[in-house]
Formats: sequence, structure tokens, C-alpha cells
Amino acid sequence: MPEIAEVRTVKNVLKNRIVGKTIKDIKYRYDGIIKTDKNEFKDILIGKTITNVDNYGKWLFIECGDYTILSHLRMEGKYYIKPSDEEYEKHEHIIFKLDDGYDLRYKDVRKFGVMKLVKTEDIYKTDDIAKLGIEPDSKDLTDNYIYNKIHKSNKPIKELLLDQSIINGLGNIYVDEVLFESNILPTRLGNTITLDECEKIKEAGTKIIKKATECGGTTIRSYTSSLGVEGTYQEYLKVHTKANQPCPNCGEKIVKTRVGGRGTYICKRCQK
DNA sequence: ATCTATGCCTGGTGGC
DNA sequence: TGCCACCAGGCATAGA
Repeated sequence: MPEIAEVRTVKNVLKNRIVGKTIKDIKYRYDGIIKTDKNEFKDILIGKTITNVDNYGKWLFIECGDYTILSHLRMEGKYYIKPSDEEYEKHEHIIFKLDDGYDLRYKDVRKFGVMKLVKTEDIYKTDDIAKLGIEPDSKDLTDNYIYNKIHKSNKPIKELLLDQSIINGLGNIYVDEVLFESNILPTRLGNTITLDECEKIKEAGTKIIKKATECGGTTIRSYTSSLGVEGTYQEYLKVHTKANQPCPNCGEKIVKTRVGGRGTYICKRCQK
């Protein structure tokens, strides 16, 4: 499940491989991914040159001059670059045929991902992007910012950290890791979290996301390998996916529970 | 306004 | 082996 570190890795790979290429054609094999006008998507993009690839939190921006594809990978979206004559694989839904003989292919087994075409100058005015909060390793993220966003809430801190309008880019894996690193139980309500603990969340978020980004992200469930977008941060995970294994700090058994409907891993001794 | 339930999806898994 | 109910979960949206 791509979170900010994985999306940044995809961005870096794509940036090296597709910037400067021109889109010759677009094929839809399943067009439900496209959430803006499907005809316009083709009409506007065919003939355009890819000018940049960027990301903001989990959103990927594929910039083509005055228009940009906003792409969200959700659970299992992936991009591949393959020779144009290579056979299509199952679940390769959107095919961008580039002028260098390669395709940019969007594959998504569960079809949860979305693409939207917007004017580049309007990216940060769109509803999807405008509402996003601050990235977890940004210098702009402060203990006071977090505290102000959560201290009146009676939702579990885990749900608040998954709220993209507060912190932009954390998903289920990194929230578990951040809360473990901060010694905070995910079930604690927002209104019980102290300013000091917000500082710990900020520090942990910065440290973990920086490291995970360096590692190229985390690969937990990989059906297929792709273009170097598989990371190695899974080697550094301390609690997520570690049910029944000893806590790396104290040896207590890691427990898997559910918080806000999501699988959640905790050490009951280290997290209070 | 805010909360809860549901839908989107497919493949893997465990029970029988 | 086959069948099937269930689970994984980010996010939008409908309904309460």
C-alpha cells in the first residue's frame, strides 16, 4: 500500500524515465480509473510532452505542460515502463504509448486507484489537493500544529494521524511505526495527547519517513516486481506485521488489534 | 456539523 | 480438490 515514501520513490523513477517523452496514444483497458471526462483525458493528453513528475503526500503529479494528471495509487496502483510491443498483463488498465517505443502502464489489481486531469496552474486549488495537511517530514510540521489539530478531538490518535488533512502522506504502516516510536497507544484519544507527545510524533514521523524514503519505501505484499519501486524499509519495521514477535525494545509480544477498522500492531508495554 | 455505514475491487486464506 | 465466506484497506459518499 503506497504511502508517501513509496510515492516519492515512484516519482523519482518516473522522473528519470518519462520526462521529455511525448504521449503518442492512450489506451483504456479499464477506464474506471479515470475520474474526470474520459474522452477529454485522451483528447488533451495525446500529443503532449511530459514535463515533470512530482508528488504531494500520496498524490502523484504527472505534469504535461499546461495539464497535469493527478494520480493516486490507493492500495495497489503501480506504474510500469515496458516496451510497447510487450503483451499486456492482466490489470494493466491505462496504457500511455510514448514516442520512444515504450509504454507507461498503470496496473492496479483492485482498481481502487484514481486519475484526474486538471490544469497545472490549478493543482493546488483542486479539492483533492487543497485540503491536504503538512507532509510528515516537512520543516513546517510543528508540535503546535499537530496539537492544535488534535487536542479537541475524541477520535483515536491513529485515526487522526491517518487523516490526510492533518498530516499528508502517512498510511497504516507508518502510523503504526510512528506511534510505536513515540510510545503512544493508537487508541489514545486526540484530546489526551500532550504537546510533548506531539513533539515526539513529529520527531518520529520525520525520522521514519526520511529513512523509509531513503530505502525506497516498504514492500510488504508484492505480487510482482516492478521498476525498482520495491523498497527495503520492511527490514526496519518494528511493529507493523510483527504480530506475536518480540518487541525490539522490551521483548514483550507484539499484539495485532483493530483501531478505526484497521489492522494495528502495538507493544502494550512500550506504548502508553 | 459530525458520525457511521457502505461501496469500490480482486486475490489470498482458512474452514469444511 | 473445490467451493465459499471472509479479509485486506484509502478514501468518497450517502444516510443518520
